[in-house]
Amino acid sequence: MFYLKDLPTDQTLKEISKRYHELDPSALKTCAALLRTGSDLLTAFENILSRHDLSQGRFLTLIMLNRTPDKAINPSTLAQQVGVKRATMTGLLDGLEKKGLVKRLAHQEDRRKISIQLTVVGKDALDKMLPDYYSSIAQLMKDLSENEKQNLNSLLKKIDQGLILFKE
Amino acid sequence: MFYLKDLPTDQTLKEISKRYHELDPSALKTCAALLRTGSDLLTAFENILSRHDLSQGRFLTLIMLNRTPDKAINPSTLAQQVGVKRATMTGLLDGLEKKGLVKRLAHQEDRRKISIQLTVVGKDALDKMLPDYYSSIAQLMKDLSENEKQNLNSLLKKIDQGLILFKE
DNA sequence: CATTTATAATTAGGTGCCATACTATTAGTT
DNA sequence: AACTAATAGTATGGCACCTAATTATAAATG
Repeated sequence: MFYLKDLPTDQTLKEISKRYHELDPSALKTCAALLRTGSDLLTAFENILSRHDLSQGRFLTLIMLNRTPDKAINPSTLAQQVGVKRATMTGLLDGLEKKGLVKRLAHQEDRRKISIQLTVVGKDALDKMLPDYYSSIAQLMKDLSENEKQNLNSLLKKIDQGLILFKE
Repeated sequence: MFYLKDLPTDQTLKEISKRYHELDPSALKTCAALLRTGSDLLTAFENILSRHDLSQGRFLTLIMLNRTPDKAINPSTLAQQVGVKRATMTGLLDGLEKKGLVKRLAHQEDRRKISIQLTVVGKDALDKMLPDYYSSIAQLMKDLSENEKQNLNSLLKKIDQGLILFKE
Protein backbone atom coordinates (compact mmCIF):
# COMPACT_ATOMS: atom_id res chain seq x y z
CA MET A 1 0.00 0.00 0.00
CA PHE A 2 0.97 3.54 -0.30
CA TYR A 3 -0.54 6.98 -0.21
CA LEU A 4 0.52 10.58 -0.65
CA LYS A 5 3.53 11.48 1.43
CA ASP A 6 2.83 15.15 1.13
CA LEU A 7 -0.65 15.62 2.58
CA PRO A 8 -2.41 18.86 1.73
CA THR A 9 -2.35 21.61 4.33
CA ASP A 10 -5.58 23.18 5.51
CA GLN A 11 -4.66 26.16 3.40
CA THR A 12 -4.21 24.05 0.27
CA LEU A 13 -7.48 22.25 0.94
CA LYS A 14 -9.29 25.51 1.23
CA GLU A 15 -7.88 26.71 -2.06
CA ILE A 16 -8.68 23.52 -3.92
CA SER A 17 -12.19 23.44 -2.50
CA LYS A 18 -12.77 26.75 -4.24
CA ARG A 19 -12.02 25.06 -7.57
CA TYR A 20 -14.04 21.92 -6.77
CA HIS A 21 -17.09 22.62 -4.69
CA GLU A 22 -17.78 18.88 -4.09
CA LEU A 23 -14.66 18.76 -1.94
CA ASP A 24 -15.35 18.62 1.77
CA PRO A 25 -12.04 19.76 3.32
CA SER A 26 -12.37 18.07 6.68
CA ALA A 27 -13.59 14.80 5.14
CA LEU A 28 -10.68 14.69 2.73
CA LYS A 29 -8.21 15.66 5.40
CA THR A 30 -9.29 12.86 7.72
CA CYS A 31 -9.52 10.35 4.93
CA ALA A 32 -6.04 11.14 3.68
CA ALA A 33 -4.62 11.00 7.18
CA LEU A 34 -6.15 7.58 7.69
CA LEU A 35 -4.65 6.24 4.48
CA ARG A 36 -1.30 7.80 5.26
CA THR A 37 -1.14 6.28 8.75
CA GLY A 38 -2.39 2.92 7.50
CA SER A 39 0.22 2.92 4.80
CA ASP A 40 3.02 3.73 7.23
CA LEU A 41 1.76 1.11 9.66
CA LEU A 42 1.76 -1.54 7.00
CA THR A 43 5.24 -0.57 5.85
CA ALA A 44 6.50 -0.82 9.42
CA PHE A 45 5.10 -4.33 9.71
CA GLU A 46 6.51 -5.33 6.37
CA ASN A 47 9.92 -4.26 7.62
CA ILE A 48 9.56 -6.41 10.70
CA LEU A 49 8.41 -9.36 8.60
CA SER A 50 11.21 -9.02 6.09
CA ARG A 51 13.69 -9.48 8.92
CA HIS A 52 12.18 -12.94 9.21
CA ASP A 53 12.10 -13.44 5.45
CA LEU A 54 8.29 -13.28 5.24
CA SER A 55 5.91 -11.21 3.16
CA GLN A 56 2.63 -9.85 4.48
CA GLY A 57 0.62 -12.44 2.59
CA ARG A 58 2.74 -15.37 3.64
CA PHE A 59 2.72 -14.19 7.23
CA LEU A 60 -1.05 -13.77 7.38
CA THR A 61 -1.45 -17.24 5.95
CA LEU A 62 0.73 -18.66 8.70
CA ILE A 63 -1.17 -16.65 11.31
CA MET A 64 -4.47 -18.07 10.16
CA LEU A 65 -3.10 -21.59 10.28
CA ASN A 66 -1.72 -20.89 13.73
CA ARG A 67 -5.12 -19.96 15.14
CA THR A 68 -5.90 -23.67 15.15
CA PRO A 69 -2.48 -25.27 14.64
CA ASP A 70 -3.80 -28.83 14.74
CA LYS A 71 -6.64 -28.41 12.27
CA ALA A 72 -5.91 -28.50 8.57
CA ILE A 73 -7.56 -25.90 6.33
CA ASN A 74 -8.06 -25.86 2.59
CA PRO A 75 -6.58 -23.17 0.35
CA SER A 76 -9.86 -21.54 -0.61
CA THR A 77 -10.88 -21.03 3.00
CA LEU A 78 -7.44 -19.63 3.72
CA ALA A 79 -7.74 -17.29 0.77
CA GLN A 80 -11.04 -15.97 2.08
CA GLN A 81 -9.73 -15.48 5.59
CA VAL A 82 -6.55 -13.76 4.51
CA GLY A 83 -8.35 -11.70 1.90
CA VAL A 84 -6.62 -12.74 -1.32
CA LYS A 85 -7.81 -14.56 -4.42
CA ARG A 86 -7.53 -18.33 -4.63
CA ALA A 87 -4.91 -18.06 -7.34
CA THR A 88 -2.84 -15.80 -5.11
CA MET A 89 -3.09 -18.28 -2.26
CA THR A 90 -1.65 -20.96 -4.52
CA GLY A 91 1.42 -18.77 -4.95
CA LEU A 92 1.71 -17.98 -1.25
CA LEU A 93 1.48 -21.68 -0.40
CA ASP A 94 4.08 -22.53 -3.04
CA GLY A 95 6.48 -20.19 -1.29
CA LEU A 96 5.67 -21.44 2.20
CA GLU A 97 5.91 -25.07 1.13
CA LYS A 98 9.27 -24.54 -0.53
CA LYS A 99 10.55 -23.16 2.76
CA GLY A 100 9.09 -26.16 4.56
CA LEU A 101 6.75 -24.06 6.73
CA VAL A 102 3.53 -25.73 5.56
CA LYS A 103 2.62 -28.94 3.78
CA ARG A 104 -0.11 -29.88 1.36
CA LEU A 105 -2.10 -33.01 2.24
CA ALA A 106 -4.56 -34.87 0.04
CA HIS A 107 -8.18 -34.81 1.13
CA GLN A 108 -9.61 -38.30 1.46
CA GLU A 109 -13.28 -37.65 0.71
CA ASP A 110 -13.18 -34.96 -1.96
CA ARG A 111 -10.36 -35.40 -4.41
CA ARG A 112 -10.61 -31.81 -5.60
CA LYS A 113 -9.66 -30.54 -2.18
CA ILE A 114 -6.35 -30.47 -0.37
CA SER A 115 -5.54 -29.60 3.22
CA ILE A 116 -2.84 -27.26 4.42
CA GLN A 117 -1.06 -27.83 7.67
CA LEU A 118 1.67 -26.00 9.55
CA THR A 119 4.80 -28.11 9.80
CA VAL A 120 6.83 -28.28 12.98
CA VAL A 121 9.36 -26.03 11.29
CA GLY A 122 6.59 -23.57 10.46
CA LYS A 123 5.28 -23.57 13.99
CA ASP A 124 8.78 -23.00 15.35
CA ALA A 125 9.42 -20.16 12.96
CA LEU A 126 6.21 -18.46 14.08
CA ASP A 127 6.94 -19.00 17.75
CA LYS A 128 10.32 -17.42 17.23
CA MET A 129 9.08 -14.32 15.42
CA LEU A 130 5.68 -13.59 16.95
CA PRO A 131 7.02 -12.20 20.25
CA ASP A 132 8.96 -9.63 18.21
CA TYR A 133 5.90 -8.84 16.12
CA TYR A 134 3.41 -8.66 18.97
CA SER A 135 5.58 -6.54 21.20
CA SER A 136 6.16 -4.13 18.32
CA ILE A 137 2.41 -3.68 18.05
CA ALA A 138 2.06 -3.19 21.79
CA GLN A 139 4.82 -0.59 21.77
CA LEU A 140 3.35 1.15 18.78
CA MET A 141 0.02 1.65 20.50
CA LYS A 142 1.31 2.34 23.97
CA ASP A 143 0.47 6.06 23.83
CA LEU A 144 -3.24 5.29 23.45
CA SER A 145 -5.34 4.60 26.52
CA GLU A 146 -7.92 1.83 26.54
CA ASN A 147 -10.54 4.49 26.08
CA GLU A 148 -8.80 5.97 23.10
CA LYS A 149 -8.39 2.57 21.49
CA GLN A 150 -12.09 1.85 21.89
CA ASN A 151 -12.86 5.29 20.58
CA LEU A 152 -10.71 4.70 17.52
CA ASN A 153 -12.39 1.34 16.93
CA SER A 154 -15.83 2.86 16.90
CA LEU A 155 -14.78 5.68 14.58
CA LEU A 156 -13.32 3.12 12.19
CA LYS A 157 -16.56 1.18 12.35
CA LYS A 158 -18.44 4.26 11.19
CA ILE A 159 -16.20 4.51 8.18
CA ASP A 160 -16.66 0.79 7.49
CA GLN A 161 -20.37 1.52 7.48
CA GLY A 162 -19.92 4.19 4.86
CA LEU A 163 -17.78 1.83 2.79
CA ILE A 164 -20.59 -0.69 2.43
CA LEU A 165 -22.26 1.61 -0.08
CA PHE A 166 -19.24 1.39 -2.36
CA LYS A 167 -19.06 -2.36 -2.49
CA GLU A 168 -22.62 -2.91 -3.71
CA MET B 1 -2.60 -2.84 0.25
CA PHE B 2 -4.47 -5.55 1.94
CA TYR B 3 -4.89 -7.05 5.35
CA LEU B 4 -6.64 -9.93 7.01
CA LYS B 5 -10.28 -10.19 6.02
CA ASP B 6 -11.09 -12.36 8.97
CA LEU B 7 -10.11 -10.28 11.99
CA PRO B 8 -9.67 -12.14 15.27
CA THR B 9 -12.57 -12.02 17.71
CA ASP B 10 -12.00 -10.89 21.27
CA GLN B 11 -12.27 -14.53 22.26
CA THR B 12 -9.59 -15.60 19.78
CA LEU B 13 -7.33 -12.76 20.88
CA LYS B 14 -7.67 -13.85 24.48
CA GLU B 15 -6.74 -17.40 23.61
CA ILE B 16 -3.75 -16.44 21.52
CA SER B 17 -2.53 -14.03 24.18
CA LYS B 18 -2.24 -17.03 26.48
CA ARG B 19 0.22 -18.62 24.06
CA TYR B 20 2.13 -15.37 23.43
CA HIS B 21 2.31 -13.16 26.46
CA GLU B 22 3.79 -10.22 24.48
CA LEU B 23 0.43 -9.85 22.75
CA ASP B 24 -1.65 -6.91 23.95
CA PRO B 25 -5.19 -7.83 22.83
CA SER B 26 -6.65 -4.33 22.62
CA ALA B 27 -3.57 -2.96 20.84
CA LEU B 28 -3.66 -5.70 18.24
CA LYS B 29 -7.39 -5.39 17.81
CA THR B 30 -7.22 -1.67 17.12
CA CYS B 31 -4.19 -1.99 14.93
CA ALA B 32 -5.79 -4.70 12.81
CA ALA B 33 -9.02 -2.73 12.52
CA LEU B 34 -7.09 0.29 11.30
CA LEU B 35 -5.29 -1.71 8.64
CA ARG B 36 -8.49 -3.42 7.59
CA THR B 37 -10.39 -0.14 7.21
CA GLY B 38 -7.45 1.51 5.47
CA SER B 39 -7.23 -1.36 3.04
CA ASP B 40 -10.93 -1.25 2.25
CA LEU B 41 -10.79 2.49 1.84
CA LEU B 42 -7.92 2.27 -0.59
CA THR B 43 -9.67 -0.46 -2.56
CA ALA B 44 -12.80 1.68 -2.81
CA PHE B 45 -10.76 4.55 -4.20
CA GLU B 46 -8.96 2.28 -6.61
CA ASN B 47 -12.33 1.18 -7.93
CA ILE B 48 -13.39 4.77 -8.47
CA LEU B 49 -10.10 5.54 -10.21
CA SER B 50 -10.24 2.50 -12.45
CA ARG B 51 -13.54 3.80 -13.83
CA HIS B 52 -11.46 6.68 -15.12
CA ASP B 53 -8.64 4.40 -16.26
CA LEU B 54 -6.23 5.64 -13.61
CA SER B 55 -4.14 3.86 -10.99
CA GLN B 56 -3.54 5.21 -7.52
CA GLY B 57 0.01 6.25 -8.37
CA ARG B 58 -0.89 7.94 -11.61
CA PHE B 59 -3.79 9.73 -9.97
CA LEU B 60 -1.73 11.02 -7.06
CA THR B 61 0.84 12.29 -9.51
CA LEU B 62 -1.83 14.23 -11.37
CA ILE B 63 -3.20 15.55 -8.08
CA MET B 64 0.19 16.88 -7.07
CA LEU B 65 0.60 18.58 -10.43
CA ASN B 66 -2.89 20.02 -10.09
CA ARG B 67 -2.09 21.77 -6.81
CA THR B 68 -0.16 24.30 -8.84
CA PRO B 69 -1.31 23.61 -12.41
CA ASP B 70 0.83 26.32 -13.94
CA LYS B 71 4.08 25.45 -12.27
CA ALA B 72 6.19 22.64 -13.68
CA ILE B 73 7.73 20.16 -11.25
CA ASN B 74 10.59 17.71 -11.73
CA PRO B 75 10.15 13.96 -11.40
CA SER B 76 12.21 13.56 -8.23
CA THR B 77 10.17 16.17 -6.36
CA LEU B 78 7.01 14.49 -7.57
CA ALA B 79 8.29 11.12 -6.42
CA GLN B 80 8.95 12.51 -2.95
CA GLN B 81 5.54 14.15 -2.72
CA VAL B 82 3.64 11.13 -3.93
CA GLY B 83 5.71 8.75 -1.85
CA VAL B 84 7.24 6.49 -4.49
CA LYS B 85 10.81 5.91 -5.64
CA ARG B 86 12.22 7.94 -8.50
CA ALA B 87 12.34 4.84 -10.67
CA THR B 88 8.66 4.26 -10.05
CA MET B 89 7.86 7.84 -10.97
CA THR B 90 9.56 7.34 -14.32
CA GLY B 91 7.10 4.55 -15.03
CA LEU B 92 4.09 6.53 -13.83
CA LEU B 93 5.08 9.44 -16.03
CA ASP B 94 5.60 7.11 -19.00
CA GLY B 95 2.00 6.00 -18.63
CA LEU B 96 0.62 9.49 -18.13
CA GLU B 97 2.62 10.84 -21.04
CA LYS B 98 1.46 8.08 -23.37
CA LYS B 99 -2.13 9.04 -22.53
CA GLY B 100 -1.28 12.67 -23.22
CA LEU B 101 -2.11 13.81 -19.68
CA VAL B 102 1.32 15.24 -18.89
CA LYS B 103 4.33 16.32 -20.88
CA ARG B 104 8.05 16.24 -20.22
CA LEU B 105 9.90 19.48 -20.82
CA ALA B 106 13.64 20.04 -20.92
CA HIS B 107 15.11 22.17 -18.15
CA GLN B 108 17.09 25.06 -19.53
CA GLU B 109 19.65 25.55 -16.76
CA ASP B 110 20.38 22.02 -15.58
CA ARG B 111 20.42 19.49 -18.36
CA ARG B 112 20.03 16.57 -15.93
CA LYS B 113 16.61 17.81 -14.94
CA ILE B 114 13.32 17.76 -16.74
CA SER B 115 10.04 19.43 -15.88
CA ILE B 116 6.64 17.82 -15.84
CA GLN B 117 3.55 19.75 -16.73
CA LEU B 118 -0.14 18.91 -16.91
CA THR B 119 -1.41 19.15 -20.47
CA VAL B 120 -4.77 20.69 -21.25
CA VAL B 121 -6.06 17.17 -21.82
CA GLY B 122 -4.74 16.15 -18.39
CA LYS B 123 -6.33 19.13 -16.72
CA ASP B 124 -9.64 18.40 -18.41
CA ALA B 125 -9.52 14.74 -17.41
CA LEU B 126 -8.96 15.75 -13.80
CA ASP B 127 -11.70 18.33 -13.84
CA LYS B 128 -14.04 15.70 -15.18
CA MET B 129 -13.25 13.03 -12.59
CA LEU B 130 -12.49 14.98 -9.42
CA PRO B 131 -16.11 15.90 -8.64
CA ASP B 132 -16.90 12.16 -8.64
CA TYR B 133 -13.89 11.43 -6.47
CA TYR B 134 -14.37 14.24 -4.01
CA SER B 135 -18.08 13.67 -3.53
CA SER B 136 -17.38 9.99 -2.88
CA ILE B 137 -15.07 10.99 -0.07
CA ALA B 138 -17.60 13.40 1.33
CA GLN B 139 -20.29 10.75 1.25
CA LEU B 140 -18.02 8.17 2.81
CA MET B 141 -17.34 10.37 5.80
CA LYS B 142 -20.78 11.88 6.17
CA ASP B 143 -21.62 9.83 9.30
CA LEU B 144 -18.78 11.48 11.20
CA SER B 145 -19.33 14.84 12.86
CA GLU B 146 -16.68 17.55 12.69
CA ASN B 147 -15.78 16.65 16.24
CA GLU B 148 -15.39 12.99 15.42
CA LYS B 149 -13.22 13.78 12.44
CA GLN B 150 -10.95 15.95 14.55
CA ASN B 151 -10.88 13.26 17.17
CA LEU B 152 -9.90 10.65 14.61
CA ASN B 153 -7.17 12.92 13.30
CA SER B 154 -5.61 13.33 16.71
CA LEU B 155 -5.76 9.60 17.42
CA LEU B 156 -4.02 8.92 14.12
CA LYS B 157 -1.40 11.47 15.03
CA LYS B 158 -0.63 9.55 18.19
CA ILE B 159 -0.05 6.42 16.16
CA ASP B 160 2.14 8.37 13.74
CA GLN B 161 4.15 9.38 16.77
CA GLY B 162 4.64 5.75 17.76
CA LEU B 163 5.65 4.91 14.20
CA ILE B 164 8.59 7.28 14.28
CA LEU B 165 10.46 4.82 16.47
CA PHE B 166 10.26 2.18 13.75
CA LYS B 167 11.67 4.31 11.00
CA GLU B 168 14.89 5.26 12.80
C1' DC C 1 41.75 21.92 -13.92
C1' DA C 2 41.44 17.06 -13.34
C1' DT C 3 39.25 13.99 -10.37
C1' DT C 4 35.97 12.68 -7.23
C1' DT C 5 31.47 13.04 -5.47
C1' DA C 6 26.63 14.03 -5.83
C1' DT C 7 22.38 14.42 -8.32
C1' DA C 8 18.72 13.36 -12.06
C1' DA C 9 16.46 10.31 -14.78
C1' DT C 10 16.36 5.97 -16.56
C1' DT C 11 16.83 0.81 -17.47
C1' DA C 12 16.72 -3.98 -16.01
C1' DG C 13 15.14 -7.42 -13.22
C1' DG C 14 12.43 -9.11 -9.13
C1' DT C 15 8.15 -9.58 -6.01
C1' DG C 16 3.40 -9.82 -4.90
C1' DC C 17 -0.86 -9.05 -6.09
C1' DC C 18 -4.80 -9.51 -9.60
C1' DA C 19 -8.02 -11.36 -13.47
C1' DT C 20 -8.84 -14.83 -16.64
C1' DA C 21 -8.95 -19.24 -18.21
C1' DC C 22 -8.05 -24.19 -17.70
C1' DT C 23 -8.38 -29.07 -15.58
C1' DA C 24 -10.27 -32.29 -12.45
C1' DT C 25 -13.81 -33.65 -9.62
C1' DT C 26 -18.33 -33.49 -7.46
C1' DA C 27 -23.23 -32.17 -7.21
C1' DG C 28 -27.53 -31.25 -9.23
C1' DT C 29 -31.11 -32.03 -13.06
C1' DT C 30 -34.00 -34.33 -16.14
C1' DA D 1 -27.32 -42.62 -16.74
C1' DA D 2 -26.15 -38.47 -19.38
C1' DC D 3 -25.73 -33.53 -19.24
C1' DT D 4 -25.11 -29.30 -17.00
C1' DA D 5 -23.60 -26.51 -13.40
C1' DA D 6 -20.73 -25.64 -9.46
C1' DT D 7 -16.44 -26.05 -6.90
C1' DA D 8 -11.24 -26.63 -5.93
C1' DG D 9 -6.86 -25.84 -7.21
C1' DT D 10 -3.62 -24.10 -10.55
C1' DA D 11 -1.13 -21.96 -14.70
C1' DT D 12 -0.56 -17.88 -17.27
C1' DG D 13 0.06 -13.21 -18.17
C1' DG D 14 -0.34 -8.43 -16.65
C1' DC D 15 0.27 -4.37 -13.53
C1' DA D 16 2.43 -1.54 -10.00
C1' DC D 17 5.61 -1.25 -6.94
C1' DC D 18 10.54 -2.16 -5.45
C1' DT D 19 16.09 -2.37 -5.53
C1' DA D 20 20.24 -2.00 -7.85
C1' DA D 21 22.85 -0.64 -11.61
C1' DT D 22 23.59 2.72 -15.64
C1' DT D 23 24.20 7.11 -18.05
C1' DA D 24 24.53 11.96 -18.18
C1' DT D 25 25.42 16.17 -16.06
C1' DA D 26 26.78 19.34 -12.38
C1' DA D 27 29.19 20.56 -8.13
C1' DA D 28 32.94 20.08 -4.90
C1' DT D 29 37.82 19.35 -3.97
C1' DG D 30 42.83 18.68 -3.87
